[in-house]
Amino acid sequence: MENEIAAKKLAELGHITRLSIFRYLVKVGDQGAPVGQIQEELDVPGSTLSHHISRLVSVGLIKQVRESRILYCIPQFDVLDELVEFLKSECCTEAKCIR
Amino acid sequence: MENEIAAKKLAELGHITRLSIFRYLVKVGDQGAPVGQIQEELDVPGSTLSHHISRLVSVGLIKQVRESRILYCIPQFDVLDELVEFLKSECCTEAKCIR
DNA sequence: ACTATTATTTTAGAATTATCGAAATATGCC
DNA sequence: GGCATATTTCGATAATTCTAAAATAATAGT
Repeated sequence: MENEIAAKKLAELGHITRLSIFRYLVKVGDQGAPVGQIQEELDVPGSTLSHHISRLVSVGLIKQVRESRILYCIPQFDVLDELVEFLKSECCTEAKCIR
Repeated sequence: MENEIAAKKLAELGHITRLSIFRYLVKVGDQGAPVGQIQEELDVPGSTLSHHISRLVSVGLIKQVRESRILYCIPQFDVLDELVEFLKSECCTEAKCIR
């Protein structure tokens, strides 16, 4: 069950546009960036961008905060950390290797 | 590592069956596991399993080594590490936050 | 050579996902 | 209200991926 949730998050990161969005937000940091700014950066149609952002939001990798007309997208570093952690959890529990 | 390559790797991990395969191999460690053993563990049809394994191999997350009739699948921890590293590289380079 | 075991490739239909223009919605300003 | 800006929803088409049966390949034992 946990597997399923992690797979979903990884799948969302596993698309060139969405990965670009996320990496841009990682670059920008905690303050996040407006949708419009991401659009300028990546040069994709608004409708396409909106679709991908909402998918990232749906798995919690991004949060959105509205400030009047501008919608900020904020990367959720803790969710990313948890995901990365998950990939290596139980590492070698069935073996005698040391990693 | 380029965005596109990283996205591909993430996409391969972003499928429940493939993530289960990979996590099982992570659990087993460097010695790897035969395809047949993975099949027993996950209970998926051989053709389906083979398809997913070959995708993981295609992005380098798994390597295969044949020992007579048995084909061992070995997780490539270094590729995983590189991928994880990539996700956080350039973190906050455009901001003044400290992460 | 024949048979059993292990794993891959081929194939084809079903299911999901991607793209983007156009229309719609939300918000703030005058 | 009327207008501008910011973003989403809709809808239709295109493209990709998933699944698994059937066929094929490689190896080893008898």
